[in-house]
This record gives sequence, structure tokens and C-alpha cells, in this order.
Amino acid sequence: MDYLKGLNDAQHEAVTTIEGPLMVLAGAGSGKTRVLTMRIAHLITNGVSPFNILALTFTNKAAREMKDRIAKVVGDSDAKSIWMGTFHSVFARILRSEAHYLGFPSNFTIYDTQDALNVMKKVLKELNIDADLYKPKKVLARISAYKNNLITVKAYMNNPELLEADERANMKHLGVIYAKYVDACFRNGAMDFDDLLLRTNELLTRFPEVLAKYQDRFRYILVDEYQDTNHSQYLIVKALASKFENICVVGDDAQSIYSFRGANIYNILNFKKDYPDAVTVSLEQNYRSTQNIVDAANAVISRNVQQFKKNVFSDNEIGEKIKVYRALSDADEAGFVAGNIWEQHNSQQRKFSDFAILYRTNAQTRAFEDALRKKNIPYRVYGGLSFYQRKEVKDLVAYLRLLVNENDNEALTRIINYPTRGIGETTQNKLIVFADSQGISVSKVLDNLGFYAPQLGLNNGVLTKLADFWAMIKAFEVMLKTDDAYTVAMEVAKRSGLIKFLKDDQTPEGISRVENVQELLNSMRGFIDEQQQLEDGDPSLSNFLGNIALSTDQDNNKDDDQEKVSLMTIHLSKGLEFPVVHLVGLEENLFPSFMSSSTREELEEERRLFYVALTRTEKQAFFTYAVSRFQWGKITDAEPSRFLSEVNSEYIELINPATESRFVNHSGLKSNIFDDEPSVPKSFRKLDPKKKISKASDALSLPQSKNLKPVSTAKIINPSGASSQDIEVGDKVRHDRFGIGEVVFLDGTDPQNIKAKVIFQNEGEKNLILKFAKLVKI
DNA sequence: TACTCCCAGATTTAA
DNA sequence: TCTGGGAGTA
Repeated sequence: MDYLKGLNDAQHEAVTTIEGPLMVLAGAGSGKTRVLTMRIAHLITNGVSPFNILALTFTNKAAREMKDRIAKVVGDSDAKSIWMGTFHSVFARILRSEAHYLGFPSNFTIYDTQDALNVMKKVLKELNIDADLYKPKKVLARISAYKNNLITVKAYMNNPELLEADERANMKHLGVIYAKYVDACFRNGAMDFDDLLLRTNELLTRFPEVLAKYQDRFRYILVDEYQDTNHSQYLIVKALASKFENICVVGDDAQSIYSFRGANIYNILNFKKDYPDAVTVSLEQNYRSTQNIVDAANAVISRNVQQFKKNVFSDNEIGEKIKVYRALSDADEAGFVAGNIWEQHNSQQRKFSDFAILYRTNAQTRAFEDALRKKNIPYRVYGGLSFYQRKEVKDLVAYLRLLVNENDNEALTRIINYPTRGIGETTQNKLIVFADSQGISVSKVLDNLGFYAPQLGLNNGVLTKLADFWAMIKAFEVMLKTDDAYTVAMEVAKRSGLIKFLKDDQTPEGISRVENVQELLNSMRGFIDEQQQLEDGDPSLSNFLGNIALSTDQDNNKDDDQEKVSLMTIHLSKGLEFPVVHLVGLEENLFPSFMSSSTREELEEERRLFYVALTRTEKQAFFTYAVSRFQWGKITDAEPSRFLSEVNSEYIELINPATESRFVNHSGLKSNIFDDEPSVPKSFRKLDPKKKISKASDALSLPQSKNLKPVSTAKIINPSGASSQDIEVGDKVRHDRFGIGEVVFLDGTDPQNIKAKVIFQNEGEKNLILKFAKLVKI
């Protein structure tokens, strides 16, 4: 029981209480991941089959890391059979195998926010509803809220309160829109993010035999970040756990920061009500941060009314005070941060990867990128426009989606005339209207173009173009039956004219677009190789597409060994830690955001966000704010954030005391710490709005290849596998699944990523990544 | 049908 | 500042 050593009493209890409901309240930095990991290991060591364990985490990355760590205790194969992943990915997997119950194809498409928005725009157009009154985004947000609360179209229509509320909000057509949108998704064979949860609920409630099946399978359920579950997720967990009630939830109410997407803090606050017998364990010792940081964070969070009482403390060194910098502008702020990082890197031998810059909104990144680049400091921006959301990538993906699911109208309309092939809007509209009138999908019309041609009212030229296009798609589909996804995707990129079209654009942006497409293909190759080496791997195109739809930016930074400063929103930083944290843009209306300072609840969430940000810090935190900021193309004045004044002055040290005290706290009191002497900041930089920053083309500071790794649901790194030194071309090797073969080619210099081409006696030629393939030299 | 140009509007956080 | 949509032109 080695793994139990080194746990404190509370951790020990959390790990070893394995039967019955358990709630672990884990303060920031209290070793939560460790507890979860060891608990699973403990379950397995005590005879629970890994097959019976379900662990739901917040990111795929968290799941992967946990699996790796569990594997070290119980071994690879046991760790592999645990179902572990995000709600969305785990339930997408279940939905795929049970899709027929709901009338969906098992290879249904997953729509991301952008896809959903496009569908919504079409719906509004079709209904002839003014998109100015019904802003597509707003409408979607409302529908999303309904879905997350299990309010289906039918339930909505039968709920006078909701109808009335929407009527008051000048949205009386919402029901019709909702119905039409759901219908459109269904006909496209697609689910949006919320559907993955809603449909799972539907599956489990409508089909008791399915529920029973999964209840029996998942006898032990663990949920990480429970404070961030929404009602829909809550119900799924509750249903699955109701038979055995071996449910362990881990969370920290002080870190609930996702109410905007339906997270319901009461799920954790009311856990005791749901399970009166539940054991509660509080992990209160923070192993991550200095005392000063922990105390400051506690001081702020204690202002929230809504919370569990707990006493998070640190036994670490007291540590340095939080340093506060008052900047004159956003550029000045960024300059200070970059200078500070440079200075500490040199004088204290800190690695660049020790630093994080955390901000409230993605829009704030630009100034920091600028400043870091000027000093040649390597950095990586997380979040923002992720790789898979780039237009050129989505375009190729749309072709692939169409091959897998012909009903995916969203994909079809995206590429039917891209690259342009003379199938204009008028033609497309005729097709859509006709298909609708016949109650069939556009793809069906294209399937029988000759038959329907007379009724379409299109001239022969256009008909030919349509026929050619469809013949091309069909050819790809045929290819997919025999060739692997990568080969087909290559062919699609070439034959569709996509690559050629992009290559015609020789601007730096154009070139980077081509590179992105290439990178997508590479990542596909990697995905397939990886899947082929997993026991229950699935190298199909459909699996690849499903994976990228659910991948997040945090998940893509595989092996981010690099020496780089991390830039990200506070939301993304949850679960991470850094020796030095810069929390920037601490201004009223920015943080707390102007969108969420109206009610106490909203403000408390912003405060929790602040708490999360500060508790990412191990050693030293810096706060910065600017008195004016370049925003929306204008310079706007800003006031320091109220959160600054909520940190007791004893934890704070001012770097440049303010010229005037605009630093008031919002209970009306002047904060005593900011009334000092005036000073002139050294580095006031003129703003230069004309300066263009080429986004993706700056290879030095933004290496593309880091972003792109697809997420596999069960990537297991095998540390004991043969390393690159062991294997040479010409070696005879044995592989677990493929048997005996000979290495004919090695590719790659990065030891983490060497690929070997091996010809197996029975299985033929395979491309394997050495890291994963447990090749044994014979 | 395709492409360009101009103007308006938006910007929180994200699976 | 950046994006998207609409209008106008080739």
C-alpha cells in the first residue's frame, strides 16, 4: 500500500472511504488530483474491476494525466479500462453506441458553437424572423439554458411561465425557433454540445434497460470539479449512481466559475441533501502556495456570502508580498510584465515556463504578445481561436464530415461552392427549398439528381456542376471503405481543389493557411497511428472528427515541455499552477466584467474567479492595472478593480504608488494603501494602433505545431517501452498486437516523437510511434 | 455568379 | 480593432 504513504489524514480518509456517497471539499492546492488518483488506484487494488469505474473530469488533459498516474500504481492495462474523460466525451461515446434508441445515426456529427450559430441563422432566415430582434447568439444562449435544465421544446411549450418570460423579453417566437432548430439538428444527424448531455438524459430516462446497463457497469463513480456541473450533468450522475450510490464528488465551491454555461453551485452545496448518509471530507491544507498568497486569497473570498466555511491554510514559507503595478496604459502594463519576466528570468534563474499571465478576456492578449515579442521572450497563448476553429481547417473538416454523415447540411453548404465551382447562392437555395418541400435532405436530391432535375428548374450547366461535385464526394466515400482516413483526407485536400486554392494566395497569411491544413493532416496521421496501437482504439474518420469537436485548447498542448511563458484566461488556468503569476487588467468593468457586476451572484462569481487566479500562484504574484486602456479602437479611462481593495494591505506592496488615489473600495471607503506619493512610471510607451501583428505567421513565437495534437480518449504513455536508442533500422521486433516484424524506416528527431515504419509478417506495413508501441527487440 | 468595398456593430468566460 | 453582412459592379 505504498501509494497511501505520504497522505495526510484527510486525504487518507478521502482515498480509503470507498463505499457509499462521499463529498470531498478540496481547497485550492490541497492535493485534489492526488486524492482522486490514489482513490481509483485504491479501488482497483481492493478488487474493484476498472471496468466498473467511471471518472468524469473537466478536461481531457486532466483525465489523461490521471490515467498516467494511476497506471504507475496499478499497471497499464487496468488503467486503460477505466472510463475516464469529460462529460461531453464520455457521453458522446455512450450516445454513439446507443444512438439508434434516439433515432440518430451512430456517426452523428457534433456541432460546435460556430456550427450551431450557422444553423440558427438559417433557421431564422427560413422563419423570416428579423435577426436584429432575435440575435442568433442570444437565442442560442437561451436555448442552451433550456437544454441544460432539461427543458425540451415540448416542456417549454407547456410552461406558461417561460412563455410569458420570453414574451416579456420580446421573444415570443422563441418556441417556434427552438423547435425548428432542434429539428434542423436532428435532420442533419447532429448534436450540439448541450445535446450531448440532454440526449444522454433522454436516453437514460426513456429507456430503463439502457439505464440499468450503465448503472450496472459504473458501480463506482467519481466526479471532479463537481461545483461546475450543470443541472443536466447533475441528473446524469444522479441517475447512474442511484443503484449503488458509490459516488464520490470532488470540488471546491470557492472555485465555481462556470455559471454562465449553466454550472449550478447548488449541486455541491446540496450534496448532503441528495445523499443524507454522505461522508464529507475537507482538504484544507494548501501545499501549493505561500502563506501570504493563501491568506490574501482567503481574505477576498471570505466576502462571498454563499459558501461553505472552511479554513484553507498553508504551512509553506510566508513568502513575498503581492506586488501591485499601476500602469498608465495597456501597453505600459504589458511592458512592465515583460520586463519583469525578463528580469526575474535573468536574476533568479527562473525558467520562462515558470511564468503565467492571467487575464479576464482573450482580447487582452495582444498587448502582452507585443511586449514579449519585443524582448524575444518565448510564450504560448492558450485559448482564443483554437486550431480547429480556423477557417481553412474547418473547411477541410467539413468535407470529411460530409463523407461520414451525408445529412450534415451544415458541412454541405460550407463546401458545396468552396473552392468556388459555379454553384452559387441561387442554386443552393433552389436545392434547399426543393429538398424541404419533398421532406428529404439535400444529399438525397443530389443522389438522384437525374430524377429530380426536371423539377429543380436549373439549367444544364449548373446541373453538370452539381453532378460533378457529388460524384467527387461519392468517390471519396468509396475510397473511405478501403483506405484509411488519412489517405482519404489527403485525397480530399488535393482533389477538391482546396490546397491549390489556398496555395494561390502567397501572402504570409495564405502560406500559414496551407501549413495549417498540412498540420491537420499530420495530426490525423498521428491520431490514426496512435489509435491503431490501442487495444480498443478506433482509427476511423468518424472517431477522429468526434475527437476534434470535443478537444479543448488545454488538451492540445501535449508535451508542452517548452520554455515558454503561458498566457491564458483565468478560466483556462483552473487546475494549473505556476511559480510566478501575473494577474493583469485589474480594473472595474474589465475584472469584474461589466457584463457581470449587476447582481450579487454575478459579482460573487467574479470574486471566485479572482480567487482561482490568485491561488494558481506558488511563490509570487503580481497584480497590474492600467488607468487607461485601448479598447474598441478608442482609449478609455479605467478605474482599479474593487478586488484590489479587498486584499488586505498587509499582503500587498506597491511598486509605483499612484499619483492620485482613484483606488477606492466600493463600500465607499478610501483604501489607505494607495494614497502615497506621486511617481512617474519609467516606461510610458506611445500607443501605436497602426502596427499590424501578423497572427499566425510568426513562426518564432507561435510555433504552429504545438497546438495541433488531437485528443485521444485513451492515450497511454508507456514509459517502459523501448526508447529510440534501442531500435534501429533493420531490427527484428515484436509488437503486442501485430506480432513480429522488421523495422524498415525511422523518422523524426524529437525523441518523444520518433516514428518507425515496421513490416509485420502477418499484418503488413504499419507506422508506429515508438513512444506508444511497445516494440521489443528480438 | 463572384468579388470588392464599405459600413455597422460588437466584444466575457467555453465543452 | 476586427468581423460580418449587404450593396454594388464586372
